[in-house]
Amino acid sequence: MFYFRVRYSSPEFHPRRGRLPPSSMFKQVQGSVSFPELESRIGEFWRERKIYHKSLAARAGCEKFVFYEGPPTANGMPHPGHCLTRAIKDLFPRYRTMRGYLCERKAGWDTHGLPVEVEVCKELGIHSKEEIEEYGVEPFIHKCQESVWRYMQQWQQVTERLGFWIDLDEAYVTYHQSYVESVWWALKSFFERDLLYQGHKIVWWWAQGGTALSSGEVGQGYREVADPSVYVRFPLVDEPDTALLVWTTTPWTLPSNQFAAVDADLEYAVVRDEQSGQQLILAAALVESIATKVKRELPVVATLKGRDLVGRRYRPPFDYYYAADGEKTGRLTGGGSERVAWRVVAADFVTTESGTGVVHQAPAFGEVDYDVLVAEQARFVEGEGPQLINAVASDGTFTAEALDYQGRWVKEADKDITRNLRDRGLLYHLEQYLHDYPFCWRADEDPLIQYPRESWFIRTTAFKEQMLENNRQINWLPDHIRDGRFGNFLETNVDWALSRERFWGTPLPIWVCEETGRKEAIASYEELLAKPGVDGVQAWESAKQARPELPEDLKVHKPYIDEITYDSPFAAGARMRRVPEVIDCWFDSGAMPFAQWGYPHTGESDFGSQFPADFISEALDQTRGWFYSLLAISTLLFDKQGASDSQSGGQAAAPPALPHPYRNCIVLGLMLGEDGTKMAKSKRNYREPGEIFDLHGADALRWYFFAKQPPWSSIIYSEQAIKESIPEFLLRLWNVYSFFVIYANIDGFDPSELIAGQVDQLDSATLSTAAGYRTVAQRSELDRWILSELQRTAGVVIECMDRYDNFAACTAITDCVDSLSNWYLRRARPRFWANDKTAPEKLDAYWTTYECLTTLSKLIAPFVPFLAEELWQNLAAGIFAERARESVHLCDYPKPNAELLDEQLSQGMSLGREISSLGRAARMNAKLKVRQPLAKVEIVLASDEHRDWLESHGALICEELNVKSLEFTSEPEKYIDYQVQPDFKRLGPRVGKQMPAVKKALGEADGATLLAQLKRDGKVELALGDETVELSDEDIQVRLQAKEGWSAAQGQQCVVVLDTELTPELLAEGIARDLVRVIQDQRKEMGCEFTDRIEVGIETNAAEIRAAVDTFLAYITQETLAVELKLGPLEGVEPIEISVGSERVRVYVRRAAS
RNA sequence: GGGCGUAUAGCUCAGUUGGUUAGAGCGCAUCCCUGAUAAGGAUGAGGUCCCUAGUUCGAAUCUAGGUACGCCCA
Repeated sequence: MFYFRVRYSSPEFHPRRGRLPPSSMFKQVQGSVSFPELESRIGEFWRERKIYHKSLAARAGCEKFVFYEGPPTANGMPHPGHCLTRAIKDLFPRYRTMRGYLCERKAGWDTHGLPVEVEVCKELGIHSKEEIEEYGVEPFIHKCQESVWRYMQQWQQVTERLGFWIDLDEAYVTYHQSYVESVWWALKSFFERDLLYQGHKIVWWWAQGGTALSSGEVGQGYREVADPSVYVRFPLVDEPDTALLVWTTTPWTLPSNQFAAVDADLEYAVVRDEQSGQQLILAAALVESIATKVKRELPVVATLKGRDLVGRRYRPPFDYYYAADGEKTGRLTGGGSERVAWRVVAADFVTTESGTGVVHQAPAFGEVDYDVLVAEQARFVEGEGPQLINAVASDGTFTAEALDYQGRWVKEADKDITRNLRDRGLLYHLEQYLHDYPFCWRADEDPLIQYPRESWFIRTTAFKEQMLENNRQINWLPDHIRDGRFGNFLETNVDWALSRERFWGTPLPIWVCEETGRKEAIASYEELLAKPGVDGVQAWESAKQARPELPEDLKVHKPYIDEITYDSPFAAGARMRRVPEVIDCWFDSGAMPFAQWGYPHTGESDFGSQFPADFISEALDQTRGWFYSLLAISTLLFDKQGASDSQSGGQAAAPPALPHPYRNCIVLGLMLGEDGTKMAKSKRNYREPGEIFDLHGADALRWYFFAKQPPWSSIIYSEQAIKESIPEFLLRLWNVYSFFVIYANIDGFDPSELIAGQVDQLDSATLSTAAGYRTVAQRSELDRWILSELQRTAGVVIECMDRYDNFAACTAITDCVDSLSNWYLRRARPRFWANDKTAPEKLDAYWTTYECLTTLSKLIAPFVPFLAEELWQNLAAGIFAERARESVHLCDYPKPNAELLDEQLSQGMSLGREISSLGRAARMNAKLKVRQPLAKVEIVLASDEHRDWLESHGALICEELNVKSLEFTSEPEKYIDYQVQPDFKRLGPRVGKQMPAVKKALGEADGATLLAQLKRDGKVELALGDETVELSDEDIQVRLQAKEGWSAAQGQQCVVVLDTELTPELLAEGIARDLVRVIQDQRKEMGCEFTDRIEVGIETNAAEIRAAVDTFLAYITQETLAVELKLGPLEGVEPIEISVGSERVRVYVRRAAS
């Protein structure tokens, strides 16, 4: 039988011209779609109809899915990296909403901090703190507050254009009074529980400018310089001829020496310096290199462990402090007493990579040194341990304590100090040392020094175990974050240095008594105003009077808040004044779970129902930022110790269940520019989000984010890849949709006429009430198959999305769309073309496709919300009007219907598709195009599991492969070899080392014989040396290998062999089909209507072609709508020259007179 | 210097508790289809699974060491 197309005969229809019946029910679908244009239309629709708010309203009272927005800062432009974050933040809330949860999405803005100040400084052309003060803190703060909103509009645009549904109107803002007061409340709670304290922090200090630099600023200023490298003797008190050998590159820190540190486990040597007769103690491993440096022998007298040195006392190189306190002792907490300073201590940072293995400790000028001091202080009874020694003033000059150098800039004093040491015989060796050292980025001649500053700390270390336990309960994606980066960070937790000596930030709400120094924390502005004798409110009031447009929120900021004082409760007549600091803005963002509601001053019920978050997501760089600040604040505030403390009030009676404040956290990879380096405007290695939206659309960008990689792998921005997601997915689905709409309109397939009453969200139950709708069981196998695939996909997607795996979910969706487009629709096409508009098979095809498309529209809605909406609007809302849900985003997410799942069918079809594919491969190899019919294919199956199914589907395969018959060969040995292999996974544990022998034996045996034996006896025995191994059917795997000499292709489960013999009949049919194609092409070329009749002339000398035309005359004329076909030229017509086989043929085509 | 991560086809990336023929998309090549048509489809070529050593009957996968890159912290 030939395969004849059934022609569609509607005279009005011409897809290319788009001439359609005037009363089409589905909106006509354009061939070339502009997604950006479509998206802006859909965006407008959402806005007008308030779909987002309706989606929330529809879930009122439902179980909550809590989402927290990590506040971005709006004083920089949004870039593609922000789009990724916002896309992921949109995906899961949308998904959960469709799954029946109520997911409120409150936006937020991070508005405080140094970056804002720097922006303003740039604008004003100033940089130092002094310059800000000169300019005036008040106008400076005003500028900061204005600057915060600089790119607000761009942010709102990007957010909306991306389809990120979030409530921007209700956004929390970190500088707002209610927010600040929530933060104050938390800090007051900490203060009253002794978790907020003042201490020293060693910072990189710009002495000339009188300010600390952030690590980012310090990092910019490193350059290589030569510093003195001095080796100094610290003589032991009880053994003056023996000295510790100590190394430093900062001689100016020696007057402030307090300890010498050694590694307890390291081996130390006592060496004799022959020249002086004195003994030195240094790391044994370094003796040789030091000896080389000083160019003399240093024989080892004795060795000892570092721990043996611990506690030994020495004389520091300068007496400034030692003279008074050298003999001072303090009581230890563990009993007994000890000298407070100038003795050897153990420390784990001591290395033998440089220096001497004995490290000079000046806790004022080094962070690790300072830690040593703190550890030492902890050993003593409070107040009796060592106090910080610091002979340097904050301007970088020596104080009166270092009398000899008083007033001198420390770096400049290095030389004199070195000379002094040499004069007193304490300098053992001096050299120059090249290393990287930081300088101030604003004054590059000024070296920075490490310097202690008073700072406020939060005692996070007291809650380390609780934080670790909390962290263990969080579902991190990827999971290595928990025990890796984040877990390690918590393990090495240090107290949070909270305060900043800056201007634009949440003021630290601590007031100090000017008499006694005693402190109080304040939790709200109201509380402050209620204090006795309060004064200073006028500063704000007069500012507000002068500029009424100033937002009220500024009154809780510097400088106004600093003006407010009140009577001290600690000393009669004394006043309470605020400390000058503001706080780290990370504390602001970490406080958002409660501060976004103004809790506990307001919003108690909101906070109660929106804590903790089910889901948050930010990029990897937030590990030590937001992820930490959220966890730390929540743990300290709400965990057992916190909750049991009733002083601060407002806290929940019982501590919340772990984890809090977030349960699931997707840690996004960083987004790099097109060239694989960090995105930077200056490098132009990325495109502005706005441009991407205009060129490719938001759905394309979203699909690229969701479907191309797991979200935590770092993404190299690729415009090409964004573009590619259009044909790969969006357009493929669009084509199916467009195909359906075109034909449905032609055939007048109007679901809205076929279903009565409410259709709501068009689920299967509703569809089944339609006129002409047959149950799935009644429909063809192909229909049952695609509906089964659809159910399976829905199941997989739900399973993936519930575990936050968008990547795998997208893969499943892509596969489903591929099945629909490239198998279902292709196979079902003839049914769409069928003449009889009421044929049940035809209606089945429509209902099946319709159900697939409407279901897919819901499935893809969280991922590509615009396209999904477009489908829904045209396929459902457009025709049903009020009878269907207004938007796809108001629908429930499709749940798989187990009754429609047909695993057997799915596998059979998969094998059928594989056979078709193998058949095409075999044709390629034999250079036989599909248009050439062949007599038969033979199929060899590895197992008979699906044989029955395949036998009953011979026609399908024949059609796909354009062959006349299909056979399951009775003599497979003719075409193939069997390769028998052990099932390694099964046999591995059983035969172990015998495995290679088993493999060899099976490989060498004759496959066919072995299989026959297995079939007969149910087992085979292999002799391996003296042992035999018995193998059952399941212990082996059979592979088929096509023999040489056949046009065959092999797959996993079967081999397909082509019969390549071409009879004259087959050849003639092939020729006829070739000619039809050429004529059809020419029709199209000439712009023929589908109904136009033509005349055809075929001129050739080849007898077989003339014969083929003769034999298939009816077929050719019918296919091409030719009224006349003659062998010979048509006068006045340009011929098309083609080759058929080795023959030249001229084909003439012209429109027939109507 | 420390911590964490990454390394698989020309490019971007998958790869289940270790199982013996390592996959996808893009690109490339060849071809098919031509009533979804400025679309669509098939097939193919392309691999030292970063290197070295080890564990194992068996390693892309586990271990150790190294190399390169990225991020965070010093």
